[in-house]
Amino acid sequence: MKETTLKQIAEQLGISITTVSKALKNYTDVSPKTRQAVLDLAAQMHYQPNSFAVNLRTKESKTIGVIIPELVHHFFSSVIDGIVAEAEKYGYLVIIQQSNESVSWEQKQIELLLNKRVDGLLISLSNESNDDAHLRQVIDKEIPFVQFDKISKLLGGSKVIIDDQKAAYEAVTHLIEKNCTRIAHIRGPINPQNAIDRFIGYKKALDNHQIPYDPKKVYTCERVTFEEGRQFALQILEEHPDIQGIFCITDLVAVGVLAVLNEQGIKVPDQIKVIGFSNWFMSQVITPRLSTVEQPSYEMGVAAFQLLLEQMTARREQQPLVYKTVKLPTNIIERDSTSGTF
Amino acid sequence: MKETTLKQIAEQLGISITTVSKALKNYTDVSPKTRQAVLDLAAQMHYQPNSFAVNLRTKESKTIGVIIPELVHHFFSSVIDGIVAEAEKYGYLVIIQQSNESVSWEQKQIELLLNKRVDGLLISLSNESNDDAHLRQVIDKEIPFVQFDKISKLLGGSKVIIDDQKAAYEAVTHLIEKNCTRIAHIRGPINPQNAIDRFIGYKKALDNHQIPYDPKKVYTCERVTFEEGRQFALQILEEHPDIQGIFCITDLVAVGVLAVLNEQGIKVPDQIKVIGFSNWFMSQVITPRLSTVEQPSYEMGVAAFQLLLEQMTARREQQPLVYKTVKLPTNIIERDSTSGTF
DNA sequence: TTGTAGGCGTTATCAG
DNA sequence: CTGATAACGCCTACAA
Repeated sequence: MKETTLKQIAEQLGISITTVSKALKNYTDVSPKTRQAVLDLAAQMHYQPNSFAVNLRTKESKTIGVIIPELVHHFFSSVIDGIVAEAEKYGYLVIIQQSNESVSWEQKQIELLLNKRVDGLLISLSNESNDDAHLRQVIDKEIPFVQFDKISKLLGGSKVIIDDQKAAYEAVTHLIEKNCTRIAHIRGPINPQNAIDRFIGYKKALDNHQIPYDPKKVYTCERVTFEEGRQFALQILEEHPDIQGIFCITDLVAVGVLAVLNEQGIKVPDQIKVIGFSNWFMSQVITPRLSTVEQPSYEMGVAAFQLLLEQMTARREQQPLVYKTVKLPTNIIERDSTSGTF
Repeated sequence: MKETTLKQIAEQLGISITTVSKALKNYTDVSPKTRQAVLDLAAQMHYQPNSFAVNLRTKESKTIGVIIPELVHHFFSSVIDGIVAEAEKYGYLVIIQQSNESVSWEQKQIELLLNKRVDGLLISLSNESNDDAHLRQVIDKEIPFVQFDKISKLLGGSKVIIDDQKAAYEAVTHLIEKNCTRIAHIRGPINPQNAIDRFIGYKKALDNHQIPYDPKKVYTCERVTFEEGRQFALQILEEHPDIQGIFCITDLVAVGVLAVLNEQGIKVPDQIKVIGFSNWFMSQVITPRLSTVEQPSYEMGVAAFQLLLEQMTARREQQPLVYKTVKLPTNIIERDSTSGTF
């Protein structure tokens, strides 16, 4: 435990702490000679500024917090890569916490991060979060924060999202162009904005192609799992044996659907076409390879951090915060599960 | 920006900062009356101790760092769940960093965390890490640290591992019991200890069952990917068309193998049996469902934190550190890919 | 039971 | 160019 401090350097060199500090921070008003001496000794003694003291003094931790529903998720971890890469450029450390899709956990994580006094917060809401009381405190304390992917429309602040309606519209249109007319939708839970928007996109696509909307062809996930995909697939086969296409809220659900279709000997894409959402890693290793909607995950992370950085600097300079919403483009990836037309 | 401080509470109540501090920390020498008054006002003003100041004063951050090769990994994220759950009990925050399987990144992350002055470090080494120079500084600075899963045998300190040799031995024996005699092994890179141990387990299993070891049936991954699984599968089919069993270093590789076998119309498990390692999530949703070796990931996280905690408390109390190695049990999960005998 | 004083390691202001 | 000096907010002997 021999942590080097400014004081030690100062004593060894017989100069004041102030001068050492200045030399180290490239202030102009230090003679080149003393500066060099300080620099040399500091290097030799492996001087590292004590971040605790720096934090206390500057009231900044150079740390941001990120809260996501779950870690084991190709999409989110890719977003995180983007955040971390960008944050690093500006010397920020990223603390990642997961909410496990639960509001109470989300709340807890927020408090934890605020207690640690992170400089800013990046949040993707849990499915359970339909009200935003627990986010109010973040706003009230005026902590810079940005929502991404799964957001609350009600809440102010900056946001980075994709155009879920448009993306879903395109996915369903993709099926329609393959001559599917009887199309089911396995949708996400009722709360999350993106589940709602994707559902709307599904409906619009049907409308615009003169296909009657049939609420019986819509199935609502609660937890968006592989198992739910399986169950709904079985249900669909029973209730709509003539179904031609299935648009799933997420790749994981689509994989569940494919598993059932495989088991039942139903040919994909010859008999039924399936499209997922998010381009999860698994979708390209499964048989048949799954068509899906690609979301720019890495870019989302980068954009989210940039918006956050804007807020953090604005705050430091006592300037008013400007809130922005960035919408990132998506695109359809056609693989085996939707190839060919009927 | 109205952070409440002890001073503010003290002023409002017309008492000293010291008393406020004591009251808040349940010291005995404060009159019940003042204590209550302090507690009430503190609650009302939403007092939160400034962690920067506390850190500086106590020289502790109540934060630990975790470095893992990659985030998107069912095994690691489950380990992390264990770490986080356990850490939370003792009021520790967990900062997760990934090394991306690169030594230089690993090094960088370590420095970052040391600069942040985490109280302890949990590390699972990257595949690239064959020497441990970058870990020396951790030891030299006497930062409590524990290695888990992918460890360096050379390095001191506490460790949490599984018995890779035994686990691999059991996996291969499982194949042998299904009457496989011609068994290939797709192994991991040369550096990581666990790849070495699994390979040794493979060899021992053959030996003990009077099956001659054939180095030509061993294939070495460099990056342990789905793609490598595919390529080696093709190679195996060509070089050893009579192969009966394949033991893969990891489920991801096994999934690549299965993809090729599916494409080629080779029946698993009827013609070839495949077993993976780690019980990755995907292994149970793929067709055919993959047999594998289950590692106690969550428990590993818990154990790792506990060992770390021991070190951290020992250190705080100026006691000598005792290093331990904990070995966790594994077990075979039989699914479709190895069912039935020849 | 309460309060005073010193210090954790930095940074910033202001004289010299 | 250099260096006292005073914070930042909290903790903890030691006095009163």
